[in-house]
Amino acid sequence: MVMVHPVANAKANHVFRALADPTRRAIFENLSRRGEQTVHSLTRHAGVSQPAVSKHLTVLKRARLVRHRREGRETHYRADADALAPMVNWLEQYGAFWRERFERLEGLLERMDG
Amino acid sequence: MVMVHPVANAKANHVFRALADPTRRAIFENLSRRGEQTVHSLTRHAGVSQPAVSKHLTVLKRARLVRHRREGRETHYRADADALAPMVNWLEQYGAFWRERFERLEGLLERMDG
DNA sequence: ATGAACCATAACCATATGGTTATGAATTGT
DNA sequence: ACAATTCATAACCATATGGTTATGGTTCAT
Repeated sequence: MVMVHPVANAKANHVFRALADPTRRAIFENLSRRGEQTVHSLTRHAGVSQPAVSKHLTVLKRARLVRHRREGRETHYRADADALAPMVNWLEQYGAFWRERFERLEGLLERMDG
Repeated sequence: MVMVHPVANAKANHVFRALADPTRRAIFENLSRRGEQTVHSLTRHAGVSQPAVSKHLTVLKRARLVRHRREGRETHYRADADALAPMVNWLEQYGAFWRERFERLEGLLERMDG
């Protein structure tokens, strides 16, 4: 059990900020549900212009929430759920009710596989 | 297992927005760790002015992340971790890696007390 | 070769955001 | 009664944010 000092955690900050915007969250949700997509495809469902989508993707990229892959003239983006870890860790620390539930299960697992 | 349409979830929106700011997150962390506190007490650890703290508390209040109780001239605030549920639910849906971990533990619990 | 498609960036704009100081209302202490 | 404490709100300000249109560089199709 690692104890994290409440001092500004840069990684967590990026993730929290990135997911604060509903349009950005929708883009991430889209990538999570329907898998890898081009900017063009994302734009069609985003409700905002292509440059806006590109900028949102840049923010998600800085938070490591998405990765990209160039293929010819199109860029394919995919969600990287592992980058949610800082947010999950934060909830583990400060979400008391939820933490209890989690730790109860955690302890149970440990007792199981010895 | 409830399926939530990705349409703007107002509750989740408030929670995500409220926790996006590091100062606000620090205030919530403070309340979670040290329990109920007055605005004055919170201000001493916040690094910003008292009015700034009050405004942050208003935002947290709208997200239901804190509750308050007037007692004479001071207002006592406390964290309400249950309000984190929308964020946890969102992670359950879109945090693939984490979801697996969670469901594995969830299933284990069911088999135990089943 | 030329035009269309795809994407990122630049330039710009309106509004939101997070901070400040000033102030006032209510409560407490002297 | 009067001064001090606590808190919220008002007024204000600088900057961040999220959107737009314009543009240019690649890549693909014809």
